[in-house]
Amino acid sequence: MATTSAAPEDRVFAALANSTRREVLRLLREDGPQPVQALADHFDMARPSLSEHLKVLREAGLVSEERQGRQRIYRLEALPLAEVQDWLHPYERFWRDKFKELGALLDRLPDDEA
Amino acid sequence: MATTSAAPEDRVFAALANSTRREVLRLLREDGPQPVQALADHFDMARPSLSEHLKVLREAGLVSEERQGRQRIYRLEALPLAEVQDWLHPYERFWRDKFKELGALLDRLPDDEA
DNA sequence: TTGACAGGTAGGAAATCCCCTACCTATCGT
DNA sequence: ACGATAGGTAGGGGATTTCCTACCTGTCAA
Repeated sequence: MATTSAAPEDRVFAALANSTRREVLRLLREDGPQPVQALADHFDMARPSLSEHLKVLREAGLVSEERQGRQRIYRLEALPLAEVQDWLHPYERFWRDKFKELGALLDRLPDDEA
Repeated sequence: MATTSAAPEDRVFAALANSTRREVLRLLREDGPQPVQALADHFDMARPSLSEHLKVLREAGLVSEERQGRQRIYRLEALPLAEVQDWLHPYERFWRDKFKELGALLDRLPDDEA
């Protein structure tokens, strides 16, 4: 046990911490639900390794699988990402303030811009 | 080297993958800029361990430090979180669709709700 | 039924992460 | 100058991650 513990939020952030897994999410988003092999084609990695990444994504609730014959169709499940956005929200005013500062800075020295 | 590689996006997601680090961000957001010891008081962890977390956050651009006498005041730098939100954005319609489905489902069986 | 295909699980190696204690530097107060 | 305080770095240990190869199960096609 170790997979059993960890808050769901924790599992989502951990799942997103790997670029292969983020790329899988992008592929499912852009190309729609697809079997493992179609995903695996995009990676220079043994298929079982990708299987493990899919397991991490499944346990984070970020993908679901549907068996279809001998294939398993993976599908994006974006709901947990809404939680990430919720987590992000209270920080938003901080980066907006920063953008405003940067904008004001640019306004004060508009001399040699292209 | 290893810190040198890794795309900045990668470093931000990796930094967020740890709950202690997310808590540090929350403390800086809610309580404002503060020295290391003030942060350390919230954790049941040796101070050097927290120092390492702060280093990870610094290298992800999520905090900055300002030396003030013998203290170092850490401050939230939220700009990299804007990139996370940008990353999140193309997924938004997926979870919104899902919310709609769930709403419709609830509408279709409104019988025994409190 | 038998072989090929899709994909998961087992087990292990190397790298990384997360925590520790020990130690170092820099600044402040006396 | 000296001790105390703030906080970083060094080095190490155990847990976890990320990859691999080998192997297993389930399904389809001949």
